[in-house]
Amino acid sequence: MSRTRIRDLPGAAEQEVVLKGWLYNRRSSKKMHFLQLRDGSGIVQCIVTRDDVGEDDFAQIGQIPYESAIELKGTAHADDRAPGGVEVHTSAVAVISAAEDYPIAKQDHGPDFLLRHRHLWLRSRKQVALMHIRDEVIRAIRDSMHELGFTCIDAPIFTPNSCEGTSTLFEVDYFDDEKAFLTQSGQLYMEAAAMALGDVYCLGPTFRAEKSKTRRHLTEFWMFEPEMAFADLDDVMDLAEQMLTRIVSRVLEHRQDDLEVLERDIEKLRNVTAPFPRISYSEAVDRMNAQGHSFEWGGDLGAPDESIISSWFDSPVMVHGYPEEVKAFYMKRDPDDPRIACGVDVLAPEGYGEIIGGGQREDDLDVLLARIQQHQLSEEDFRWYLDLRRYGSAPHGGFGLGVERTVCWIAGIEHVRECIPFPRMLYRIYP
RNA sequence: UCCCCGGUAGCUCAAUUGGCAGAGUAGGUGGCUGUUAACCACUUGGUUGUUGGUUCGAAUCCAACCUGGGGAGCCA
Repeated sequence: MSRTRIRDLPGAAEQEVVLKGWLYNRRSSKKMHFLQLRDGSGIVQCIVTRDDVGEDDFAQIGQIPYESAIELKGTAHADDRAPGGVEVHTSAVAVISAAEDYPIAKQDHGPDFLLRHRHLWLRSRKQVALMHIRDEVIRAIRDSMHELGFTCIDAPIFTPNSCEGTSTLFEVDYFDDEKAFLTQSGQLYMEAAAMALGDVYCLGPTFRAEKSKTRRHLTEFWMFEPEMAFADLDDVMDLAEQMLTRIVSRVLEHRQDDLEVLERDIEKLRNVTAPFPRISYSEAVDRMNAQGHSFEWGGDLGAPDESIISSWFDSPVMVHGYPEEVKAFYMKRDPDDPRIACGVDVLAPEGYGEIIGGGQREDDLDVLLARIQQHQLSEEDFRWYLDLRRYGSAPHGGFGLGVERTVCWIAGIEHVRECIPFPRMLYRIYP
């Protein structure tokens, strides 16, 4: 008899089924056990009565430790008293592997304990729901990119130098005397790919050796980076807006159950509809000053400033046109105002902060050369990158979207560390 | 790197002014005719992060170190 997944039980009413899973919880009285069985596809209540299985088996089933792997035979029945509306009347239970005392209880735990038990924490209900949502976000990205005609181009993980020359990188030994670094962005390679295939993207891990200790930072995180040839800043903002609305509506459509497990306020997600507000850096600075938050034009927006700006709106907000001094060397300057860079940051609502950063890239060889010298970067290191401006340079742009930050916002989670299966953070690399 | 907060039972926490180290939960035993974080009774469980200092007396005060959390900077 073939095994039934718990998620398929509503379609198997009054049928005999075999379930395989782990004992999640149990409540017992003298003649009945209520077993909560989970198998990754769902959780179901299984009824065991002393009359059905006999005295000995009944006592034995009452002793099975939590999280033991078991095989259970029974009949599915619709029942309003059961959580989920379906329960299984059990005829036999076989223990596949008895568990030792399970460390994670049905009570609150601190973050340190949970992170040290991440391999087991992943089994809990909310974490399963969160991984479903992460999976849905990534699939929404890939499917949308495919529908929009973009080609997936994987960027290398080992790189010979910094992409921006600013962030701290993880250094590793390459062969012989060479040094290599773990990538902090695939963008420069996507620019090369865009000149080959037009519309491209990458989606993969990226590494920052910054000693950041906040709920928004991971040492290793996943980034989605689309890049488009023959595109300007407006095209980049249009794509960012379209991708975020597609991702959110897809999660709302397919993962409502998981959002409910996480007790997410779904109405807030329904506010995420195009068009998103677009506000220039200068407008944002003026408005902050008008509200009494004094801010001098020319500085970069800090996290508290971003919170103020995003609090003005219910949906993500796009802040564009930053002072060029605070942005990377490759960002194109506004042709109408050389003090301004054609960059955009997207700030998520509800205080989740920056989830996207991007913009139009500098496509003029001489300007780029001057910028590399000004930032004291090695021209030799960027020779291949400069080649892109020598052979048919075209206006182009794109952005980077932080996958975990996006999942964190959509799922309404406190900290990005829960939004990746095995988080790597400052001083935390176990398990 | 800097600023703030914490570390007490397996886990989550309490302990008044410096005066006998305690609950809940998990584990164990027993009870209970449909439980919903089941419930009820009993019960095992301690080098109070480490080292040193002050004191008649330190979980409590002081110093250093270890370790965790939040934030700044940096960014997605």
